[in-house]
Amino acid sequence: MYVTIPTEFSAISQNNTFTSLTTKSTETRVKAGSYLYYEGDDVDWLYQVTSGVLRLTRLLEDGRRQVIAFGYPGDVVGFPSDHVHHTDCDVLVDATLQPYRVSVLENGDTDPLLHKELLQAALREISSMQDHFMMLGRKSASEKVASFLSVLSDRVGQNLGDYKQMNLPMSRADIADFLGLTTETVSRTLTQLRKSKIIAIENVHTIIVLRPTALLGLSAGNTL
Amino acid sequence: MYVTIPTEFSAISQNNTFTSLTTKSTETRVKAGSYLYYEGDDVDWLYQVTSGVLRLTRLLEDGRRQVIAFGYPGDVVGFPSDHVHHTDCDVLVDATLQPYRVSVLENGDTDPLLHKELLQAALREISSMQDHFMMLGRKSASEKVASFLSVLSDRVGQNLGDYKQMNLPMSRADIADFLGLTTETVSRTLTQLRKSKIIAIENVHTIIVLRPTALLGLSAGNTL
DNA sequence: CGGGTTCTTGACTATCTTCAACGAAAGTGG
DNA sequence: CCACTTTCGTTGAAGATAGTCAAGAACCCG
Repeated sequence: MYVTIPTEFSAISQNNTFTSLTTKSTETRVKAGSYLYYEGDDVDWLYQVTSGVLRLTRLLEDGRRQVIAFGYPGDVVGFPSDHVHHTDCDVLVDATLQPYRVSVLENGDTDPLLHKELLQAALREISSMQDHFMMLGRKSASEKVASFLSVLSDRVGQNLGDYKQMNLPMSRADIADFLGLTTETVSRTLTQLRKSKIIAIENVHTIIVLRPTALLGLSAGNTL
Repeated sequence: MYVTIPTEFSAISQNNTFTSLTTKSTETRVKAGSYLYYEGDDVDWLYQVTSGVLRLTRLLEDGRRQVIAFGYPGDVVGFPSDHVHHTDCDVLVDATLQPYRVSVLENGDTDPLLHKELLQAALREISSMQDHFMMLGRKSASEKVASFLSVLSDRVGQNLGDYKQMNLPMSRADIADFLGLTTETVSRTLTQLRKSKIIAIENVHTIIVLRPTALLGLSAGNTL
């Protein structure tokens, strides 16, 4: 999951795994805290998230970290470059994954249908990342946090009458490293949103969006 | 071209167009200032840059701009998502392009060899963009500018004895919008680098790297 | 319950942006 | 080809946004 321009949302297959003829392995379960792969590992499998949440990260030698993406149901993670992984990937919330052999992506003959779907997933990935650039490069702290909450509530929020509730399984540090901020700034921005009654913080990891439209406005640059 | 982690450079086909059997159209020439496509356009062609420089941009309604990438020789631009372009693309420096039908990417049957090469290009794109995230989200102004110059000098710099000379065809505003900075900050940072004798500014669009190692160090976080 | 981690908040600081002015470069039209 | 205009780049001063450092509160887990 990246922070994309909200209006561009399309109903892509977020809750079904891809069709496949032969090259689909059985679904696997992974526990929170375990790693799927590390940067530099050879790529054998791609994984489509069925349930749970993954975290893709990159590290700089001096410890600075960038969370590249969160893997939510529907997302495909593990796209290789030169057969090698270029991020670490670990499990934030117990997850079930549908593994696909990377050879299916690299060789169209074995399973043409699945090959096409994986290719489309890769292309969507590129497009989503382009949106995310805009956010990292050009948005303010409050716009970033508002965008993040907006996207997340659209994707995994549960309707609660007029409001939308959502779980934030990741830490404030994860959000900060995803948005290019510090934990303190994320925390302060959330407090600001709470004080202006746009969100309510049920508990640290549960947020209720009280005014979705206001949140969306903020994410596009309206001043708080 | 993205700002990638410098040590990861690999000798990918930057100066040859891909092999192809049938679906390769003739090379086309495009003039500086012309647009290849706009955001929202249907995608019919991918383009591999043979010579010249392209610029891929995205705009926010309020005018804020993000330069997504510069297209240098070897780069492939125009990857679609849902058959639609998600950036604008225009020509910075007169260019020659090798167009490939997007159907070749989307359908592996017509030209399997070319299909594979385009797919690999898309996967490299994803990996490069991941690196670029780190830069946008976690690097300081001087690290960003140093990274940018470092990558560019590696890719298109001309050896000049111990030094490397390179052309910056893009404006300061382009560099700023690429790195998530303002033109003023880019300008000031370049002046700083000049005053500390790491680069020389031959003229506004020509820069000589006097101390490549120092520049690389800066890009990784060494203080000026 | 206790110890460690995570989150929040405050005070202060640094970095980058904004606003403004000026000079250099590039484009335009006579 | 030169004068004029406009755009682009650099620099300075002031201000704002986000970062740093520090302390206490809340939360989590055994």
